Amino acid sequence: MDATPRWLTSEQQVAWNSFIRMQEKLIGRLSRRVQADSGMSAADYIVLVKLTETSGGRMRLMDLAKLVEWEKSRVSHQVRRMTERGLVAKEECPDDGRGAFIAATHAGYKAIEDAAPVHVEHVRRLFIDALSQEELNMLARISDRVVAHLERQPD
Amino acid sequence: MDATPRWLTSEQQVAWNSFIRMQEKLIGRLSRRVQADSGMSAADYIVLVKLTETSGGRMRLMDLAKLVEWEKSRVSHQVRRMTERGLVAKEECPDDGRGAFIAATHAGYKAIEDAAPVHVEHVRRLFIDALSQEELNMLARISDRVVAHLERQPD
DNA sequence: CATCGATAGTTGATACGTCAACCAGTTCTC
DNA sequence: GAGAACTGGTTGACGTATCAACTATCGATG
Repeated sequence: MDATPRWLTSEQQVAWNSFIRMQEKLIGRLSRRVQADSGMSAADYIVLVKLTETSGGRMRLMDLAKLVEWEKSRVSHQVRRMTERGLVAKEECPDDGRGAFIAATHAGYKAIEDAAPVHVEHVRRLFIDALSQEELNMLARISDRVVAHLERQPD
Repeated sequence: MDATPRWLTSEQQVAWNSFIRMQEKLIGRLSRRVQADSGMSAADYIVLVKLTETSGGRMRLMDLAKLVEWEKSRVSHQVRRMTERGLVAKEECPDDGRGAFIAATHAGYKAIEDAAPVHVEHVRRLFIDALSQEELNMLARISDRVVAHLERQPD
C-alpha cells in the first residue's frame, strides 16, 4: 500500500550485496569441491555427521529433521536417495508403528570418515584462511544476531 | 596422505557453524518469502534486475552470465523457463550468428516493478534490521575479504 | 580458402528443495 | 470405545543447479 517504498541506503546495499556475493561464491565453491572429490553433497555430509555422532548411529527421521532444521519431506527425499546409494538404511520402529529409524550403514561410516578431513581442509582453505581470528569472532557474533532476529520473527 | 588431519579449533568451528546456520536460515527464509508473495524466485529476480538496468533492456546471454557470475548452462535453462512464462524473450543477434539477445518483456518489467519493493522490504526486515550500521560495515568488509581470497585461489 | 581452435548457446541426465496432498498410526476427548 | 485431531512419514509435481556432451558459428593461421 506504500506507493513510495523505502529503498536501502547505499551503505546498506553495499553490505547486502557483499554478503550475498560472498555467500554464493563460497557455498558454491565448497559444495562443488566436496562433491568433486568425495562424491558427497553437503546434504549427504551433514546427515551422515549427525547420524554417526549419535550413539548407535541411528535416529528417528523427525529427530534428524529437527536436528538439521529441515522439513520432513526434505529429509525423507534425502534419506531415500542415500538409501539407494547404500549410505543409510531404514529400520522398523517397534514402539511407534508409523516411525522409521534411519541408520548409517558401514558404507556410510566409511564415506564420512573419508570425506570429513577433505571437507575440513576445504573449509579451512576457502574460508578460515581468509580471515583473522578476530574477524571470525565478529562474523560469528553477527551471524548469531541475525539468527536470533530471525527466530524472533514469525514464520 | 595425512593420516592425522588438522581439525579446526573450537573457535573456528563456532564461527563456521554460526555462519552456515545463519546463511541457510536467512537465504531460505528470504527466497521462500519472495517466492510466496511475488511468485518470483531469486534467480528470476536477479535476471530481471540486470536486464532492466541495462539500456534497451536486452543483453547477450554470455554478458548476462558474466554479470551474475553464473555458468552459461544455468543462464540458458533459466532464460528458457522465464521465456516460457513470458518474462523475457530471445531475439536474434545480427552481428553474431550464434548469439542471442535476451530482452525483458513488458510482463517482465511489470513483474520486477511489482517485486522490487517487496524484495527490499524482506531484506530489510530479515537482515538489515537485525544489525547496526557498524555491523553491516564489518560484515561487508569480511565478505569482501573472503571473496578476494577466493578469487586469488585456483578454481 | 580450408581447417582448426575458441566461443555462444542448447540439451539431457541427475540431484536437490519446496509445496501440497496424502496415508497410517496415535492420542485425546467425550 | 468411537470419532476427531494430531503426528510421522511418503509421494509426486515442479523449479532449480551442475555436469558433460553437443551443435553451430567465428576468427585466426596456413
